[in-house]
Amino acid sequence: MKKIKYELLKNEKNTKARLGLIHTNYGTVETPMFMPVGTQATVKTLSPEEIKDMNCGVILSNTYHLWLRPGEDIVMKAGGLHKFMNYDGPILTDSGGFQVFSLAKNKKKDITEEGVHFKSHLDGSKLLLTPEKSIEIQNKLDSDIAMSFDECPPASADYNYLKNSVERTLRWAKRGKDVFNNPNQSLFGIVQGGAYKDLRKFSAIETVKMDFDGYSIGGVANDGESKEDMYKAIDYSIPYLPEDKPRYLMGVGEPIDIIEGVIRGIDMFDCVLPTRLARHGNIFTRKGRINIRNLKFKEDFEPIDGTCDCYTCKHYTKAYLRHLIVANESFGARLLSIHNIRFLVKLTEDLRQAIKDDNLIEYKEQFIREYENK
RNA sequence: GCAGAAUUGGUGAAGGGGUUAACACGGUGGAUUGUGGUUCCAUUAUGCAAGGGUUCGAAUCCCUUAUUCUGCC
Repeated sequence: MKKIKYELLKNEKNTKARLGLIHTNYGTVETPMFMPVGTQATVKTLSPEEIKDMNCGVILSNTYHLWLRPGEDIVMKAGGLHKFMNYDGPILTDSGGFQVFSLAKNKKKDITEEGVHFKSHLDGSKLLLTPEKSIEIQNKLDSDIAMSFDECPPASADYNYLKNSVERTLRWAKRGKDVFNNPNQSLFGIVQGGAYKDLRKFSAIETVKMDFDGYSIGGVANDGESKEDMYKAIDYSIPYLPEDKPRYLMGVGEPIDIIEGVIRGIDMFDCVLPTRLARHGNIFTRKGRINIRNLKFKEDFEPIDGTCDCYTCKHYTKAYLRHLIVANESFGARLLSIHNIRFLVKLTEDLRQAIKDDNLIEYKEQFIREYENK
């Protein structure tokens, strides 16, 4: 097998949610799924074994970061990303579009038809990332799934800005696809268009015409975007995406957003939240988010969640975890990362079961009651 | 016993008569959605050893006491 293959198993009765499998060269994974982010060829603080123990289907890595350091040629010489980082599960690489977008200081001047001009965050050198370059790098990294290089607009962008970025993203998608040449790798297209119905529809239809191996919904969960706009972006895109290809909501996210995404027909999610929050002492629990630094946990010798099956909850108390985070010990970040990722992965396992049982709406309502009440 | 110097929050300290006592660390909350991992934001001394005085106004000047340090007999 060369490309990934999506296998639809079931549509949930009351929603647009679907159950599926993605077959890859590194194993078959179940969807809907959550993918932890390992920007620099590592999920920060975690080993590949720990990631596998959490039952993660896929992990992300990042084109921009690996391009700058250590360089895609090093990864290629190592035998590709899987060998380089000793991870034998499926890997998805983001195109670098999001990073470069946030590094481009002057959007009008720095984002050109050719690509995006920006300064390296490492040494300030002036660089240009183009659709072709992003795909070439990803071909060399040899991830299982590569992403098209898109123009990621700010949440505050107006209609005209979004219209232009949709059209440019289509041109960039084609340019990337034309140079794409790794037969073992799959390529996803990205739908843009903000919260506008006609733009999302146009973007989805035109992207699908190019026949990608999967489709992403991009431009969501950016700085200050409302949840309503995020849900609109999904609702306006999904009807035009083919049933036999996976759908990926980029950068999401919070437990509630994952549930809402699944209900709307999303198969794949990724987010930095579980690991970033972990490093700062924030923890997902069924009863809402908690900050382990809080004084009230100083003498709390219970696990975060007695019903959680993660390594952290099985072996450590809140008082100890609080101590580690307060003392800035890296083991604390690791233990909380394990819990937070496992929490989101377990959430998707629950959602898959709810799809099997045709009771997704009930599951959502129950989850929200617990999560928001405390 | 005499003389001199010092005493500012949990910590290190700035300020040498002008109103809300700088800054840093620490403490306590909060933020974080295709990761520029140790970040950001808010808050934290109604009070400057204690008491009294001068002054429109005192952490800043004066007096007494306490404590600490340094010299001398």
